[in-house]
Formats: sequence, C-alpha cells, structure tokens
Amino acid sequence: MTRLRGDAVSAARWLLGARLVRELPDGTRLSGVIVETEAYDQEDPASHTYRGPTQRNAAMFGPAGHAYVYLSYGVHWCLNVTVGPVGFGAGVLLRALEPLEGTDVMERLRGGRKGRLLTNGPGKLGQALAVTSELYGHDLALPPLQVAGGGSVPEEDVVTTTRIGVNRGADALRRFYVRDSLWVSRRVHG
DNA sequence: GGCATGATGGCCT
DNA sequence: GGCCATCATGCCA
Repeated sequence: MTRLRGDAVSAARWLLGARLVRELPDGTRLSGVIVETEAYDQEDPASHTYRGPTQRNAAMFGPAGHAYVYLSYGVHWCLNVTVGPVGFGAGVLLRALEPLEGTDVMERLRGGRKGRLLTNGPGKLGQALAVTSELYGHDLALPPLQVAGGGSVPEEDVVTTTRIGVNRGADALRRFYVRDSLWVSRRVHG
C-alpha cells in the first residue's frame, strides 16, 4: 500500500480493483472488489479536511492506509482510506463494491436487499460490511478490515467523472469507476 | 449552549 | 423526480 502515500487522485485510481475484506466477530468473511472511489484532500473545499485538523477528521492526518469512518446525514456510515504522508489530510471515499464472499450475510445486513442494491453507494457499502465508528482509524493492513491488491485496473478501463453529492468543488474530476462494472452507484456523468 | 449543515438512501408520487 | 429522516460535527454567539 505504498501507493497510498502519494496524492489522493492517484490513490483513488489505484484502489480500483483492490479487494476489501471484512471479518465479522463471529468469523464470517465478507469481501468484494472496489469498483468506485472518490478523492479528497486538504486543498479541496469538498473535503472534511479542508479547514484543517479536527477531532473528527484526525485519521486523515494520520498514517496512510487507515480507515476514516464518518456518519453521513446522521444515518449512513461511510468508509474512506487515508492517503499521503502524516499531516497530509487526504483520503479516498469507497463508494461501491462488487461483492465476492458472504453475499448472503451482506443481504441480511442490508435488510434483505439483493444484487446491486447491496453495495452501490457509500452508505450501502458501509452497511453491507458492518462498518461503524468502531473501525475508526483501523489499520487496513490488518483484520478485521483489510484492503489488498490495487493497481489492477488498466488505465483505459477507468472512467473519470465529477463527484456525487458535493456542492463545493463540484466540477473537480475526482470520481473514478470501473467502466464496465455493473456495481457502480451510477454511470456516465454525476 | 445553540443551530445549520451534509462525501446519502429509501420510499412515495 | 422529490422529499425527508436523523445526528455528529463544527462554527458561531
């Protein structure tokens, strides 16, 4: 994961195709392939780190390759991978996953929803993998939540678009997804 | 101490 | 396509 020590955009592209593996307390193994990401860094007005370090965003100012978890709209837990040298204040939001293992358990965690509805959105992904604030700051090289691989999607298969749901910095091309994946939150241009 | 504000999702029309 | 639940955070008073 040395690649995560660079800039957020490179990290976001690199994370496409990486595998995300979650182990539940009962030993159940859930996993999938990351197919959609967004890049955020301190120079970006849409980033939680834009106004400098706070208690909430501290993980993004820590070492790369750790989890930055936050509650969105008071409802949804969203998972980011921290990026850059210590003090950099950057991260990559994981927005969608192609499920591989434990889809039956993911369905249960998602209230019976199936197929693409399982993980095609950051809040859905968080719920499907039982991500909560317990994993805040967790080292993603270790169980129970790991990122492995990355850099496996060829340049020509990566689509670059504007991000979803942001107001400031709305025209920045910082969302990336795997072109032919059926598992992304939405295609074309956000 | 109070209040406006989301890196969203689900349900309703 | 539109509405709104729900709450931690952060900025302001």
